[in-house]
Amino acid sequence: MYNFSKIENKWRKYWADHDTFHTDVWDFSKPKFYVLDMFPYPSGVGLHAGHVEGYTATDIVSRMKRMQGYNVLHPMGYDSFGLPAEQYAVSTGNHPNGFTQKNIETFTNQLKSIGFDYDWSKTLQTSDPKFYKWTQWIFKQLYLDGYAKYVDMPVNWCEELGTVLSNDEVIDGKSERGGYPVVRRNMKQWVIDQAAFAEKLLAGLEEIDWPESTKEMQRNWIGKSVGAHVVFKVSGTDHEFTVFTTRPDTLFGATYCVMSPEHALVNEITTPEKKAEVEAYQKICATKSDLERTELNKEKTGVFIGAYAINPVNQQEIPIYISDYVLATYGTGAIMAVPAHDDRDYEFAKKFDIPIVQVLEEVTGIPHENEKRKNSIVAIVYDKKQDKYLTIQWGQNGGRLFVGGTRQTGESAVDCAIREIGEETGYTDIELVCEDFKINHHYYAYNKDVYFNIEATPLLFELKSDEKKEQQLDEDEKFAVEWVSRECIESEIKDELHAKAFSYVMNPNAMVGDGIHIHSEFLDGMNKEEAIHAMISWLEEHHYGNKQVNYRMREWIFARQRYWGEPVPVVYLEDGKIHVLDDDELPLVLPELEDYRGHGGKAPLENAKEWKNYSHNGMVGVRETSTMPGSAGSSWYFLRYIDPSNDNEFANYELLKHWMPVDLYIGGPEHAVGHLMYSRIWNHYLYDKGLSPVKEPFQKLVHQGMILGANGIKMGKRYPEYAIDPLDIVRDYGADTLRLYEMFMGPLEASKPWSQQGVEGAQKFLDRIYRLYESGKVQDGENKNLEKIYHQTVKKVTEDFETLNFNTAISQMMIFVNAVYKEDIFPKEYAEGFIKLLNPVAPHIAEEIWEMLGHTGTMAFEEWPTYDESKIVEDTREIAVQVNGKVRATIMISVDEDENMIKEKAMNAENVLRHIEGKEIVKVIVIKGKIVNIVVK
RNA sequence: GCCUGAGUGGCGGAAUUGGUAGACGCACAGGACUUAAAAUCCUGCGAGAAUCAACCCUCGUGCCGGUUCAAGUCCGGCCUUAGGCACCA
Repeated sequence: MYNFSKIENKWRKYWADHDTFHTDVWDFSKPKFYVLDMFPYPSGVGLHAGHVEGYTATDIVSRMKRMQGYNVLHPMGYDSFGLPAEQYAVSTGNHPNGFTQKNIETFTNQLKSIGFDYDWSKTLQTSDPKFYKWTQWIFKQLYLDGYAKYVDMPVNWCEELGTVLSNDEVIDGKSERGGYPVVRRNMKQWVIDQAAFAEKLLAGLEEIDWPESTKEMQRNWIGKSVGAHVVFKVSGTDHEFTVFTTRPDTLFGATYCVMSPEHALVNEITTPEKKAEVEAYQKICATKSDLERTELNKEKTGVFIGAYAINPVNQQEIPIYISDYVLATYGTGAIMAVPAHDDRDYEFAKKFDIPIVQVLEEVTGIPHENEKRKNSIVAIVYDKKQDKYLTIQWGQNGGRLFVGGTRQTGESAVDCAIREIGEETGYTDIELVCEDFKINHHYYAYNKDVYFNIEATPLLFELKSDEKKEQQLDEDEKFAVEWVSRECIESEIKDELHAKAFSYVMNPNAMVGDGIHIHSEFLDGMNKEEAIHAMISWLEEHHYGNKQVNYRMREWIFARQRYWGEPVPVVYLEDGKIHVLDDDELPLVLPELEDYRGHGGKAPLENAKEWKNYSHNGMVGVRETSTMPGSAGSSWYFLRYIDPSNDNEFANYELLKHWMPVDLYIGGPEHAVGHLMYSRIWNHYLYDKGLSPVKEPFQKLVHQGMILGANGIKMGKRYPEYAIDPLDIVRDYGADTLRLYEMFMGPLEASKPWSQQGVEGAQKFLDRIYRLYESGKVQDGENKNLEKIYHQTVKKVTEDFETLNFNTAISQMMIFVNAVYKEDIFPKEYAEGFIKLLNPVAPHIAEEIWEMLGHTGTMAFEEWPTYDESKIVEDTREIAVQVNGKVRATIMISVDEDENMIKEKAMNAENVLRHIEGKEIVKVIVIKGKIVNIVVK
């Protein structure tokens, strides 16, 4: 009888008593394997089902690798600084550490009850002064090397939380925690210049085995864009300003400039008569929170400041506006606006009625030698009353088209369109709705035997009345004038130019794609890429600008007005200088407080009057009272696990060199840009300094999916009634069942709903295994019937564990057990091999069965089973025979069977004969070992 | 709007990367064991037409189209959904 609780208690005790999973990090005799879980914040709620999923995955790999002869490092610790403990301290007046330690104890006991093979002698807590001494020390190095800076800058300020937040802690203008409004405010801040690492971070992504989606998110977060700086002079003044653009090729199309309302030059160049208006607008923007700014996204706002800029390429004077669609914090805080080729500028120009100048034409059709050039139009007429469009049906001579025609010398596109509509259809009472961007089209005219390259203007008219005049048609023009629906146009108008013209006028917006340049002097005829290079050269040559790279990534604000975090080890001296603490002053320990609240937006540490005042070696000053953000400790903890009790350095370099990088890192996708970016930054920094041996800390990263409630809804705060407490499952079904079930639910990375019946199924499987080993079928000897499936199982399970496809590995184990149930003899060799395969998933029952098989002690270091490929290869095989792609029969073939023999067999299979009878055999396709397909007519 | 994934029976999910769709599990149904139930073991289980029954036939991987001897898998266009980004010039 499978008594899970007895077995599990027994083996948990055994592992603890024998220090089974202690890792000797100095043992370099075996290959190393460092497998890591993202360490949890020890919340009062304790372990949830999602933790168990990720931790079981690493546990399986860890246990398998150990059996495969690796020296495995699989540690666990706690990210123990954080808001809940602080809130507890605020409301009770007790030190947050007590609360934290209690939660950590609960967490540790829960983790142990699930049987994870962590080496608890290497655990760590980020809130432990022994640990944060080194967090402070690394910060100090960042400061000394100029990466950590104290600067005045706009920050995300949350009044309710009384602290500054980083960009990733702000969601839609609200705080990530609590959802309180966040406003922008200027403050002196400690920041880390992460953009300095941007290129290294981008390059590093190429070398690591991470989910592509996570890499992509990081790339977007870094937000590299290559472009140019362009200098504009302000007309009639000595002032000039620089803009950043990724599209210097469109400079000839710049029809205005925009500065952010905060731009330093605005107040100097605004004309006196515009002053009041400009200041009013600036005021509105300054008081807007981020939330309001995003809400106001839909409608562009702005003010003309009265000044003009001079476009360096053509000396044209263009107006300067201010608008909050230009951000002060990105680029230079000023832009050149090219409404024809930028969506935002287009929108703004439409609203403020600013000229739109096209300098790039989309190209359609295929170019040819000796083309004749001409200008033409595509005129679309819309009749609102019947919701139909005017088309011309040319039948064989071109299908359905809109009205088209060639512009005569001196004739405008609109005039040409009106003329052509009148001549071809007779309609005269029409009104122009829009004239869209020109298209550069190549085509061949069959009737004239000429290749054309035309510049075609799409126009949209609305029909006002049915008023008509006589059509004026040439002899050869035979067509029908038809009003058709939009659907009809979309399916019947095949001509590339006309279809494109229709989509242009139906959805008028900026032309942002590639094409060829026009009205751009030395750029004319070039495509986007060529023109960008040409323009940058021109700018550099004429000293009007240069190539420039910008990053969206901002400075990482590295201070919070909170108590429960690492104190920033810095003192402001009386002479105004900044003193970073000497090494022997570290750790700078958090003082006990009477009151853990911050008052009036000030940090709680302001309450520590004595602690705050600094006097040392003749220096007098006050300490920084803000603390580091939550992500500080987690940005390097993976290095500390390797040498967690070292008091002389954060970790011994020789050990780091042996153990880094982390071979497998598993954790939730919510850390894709936060923790995983910060860790890479710190590690890159330490690498540059020669303190970390590898550039990239996490060689392979996998995100576990979310475990949903049984109804498919996210568990957690909103629906506590659907929450599953994994400890209940351990109590009622056992830890092995919990582990097995969570691994069998589906792919590790997918979100999956919980199923109580599924848990019972998992337990049934373990029970079935247990009974099998009790049954007496396990005997010395052989059973040929099981040979193939045993070797298949070893192969499949080994490979699937390696690639983290646990669900299919377990499925294979079930298939194997089902097969053994049909046999009378279960050879001991297979019985032992199989239990080794089971061990990583369900270690307690595996250890117990291992003992039942006559062994003493743990199986944790037993050798992982091997398989013999030759035993897996089948000598005969069933393959399908298809007739015209449909399976009609299966035949047995031997591996080395001759192709003609296979054909012969296939053609004579009973059901195949029925399907090919009386038909002509076109061909027979034989794919060795896979399939036969007979094609008949 | 943009960038990533995903969409397969009643359900969770398989499918060697283009080669017998639905492995394995759950649920359900039938049978065996039992005085009986539970547990266990065995069998069946995508939909449909037809048949005493078996073979067999048609349809079927979100939708429409394409490539191919062959498409869940590749290509084009949509729809739905999850996550991320969102005036970044």
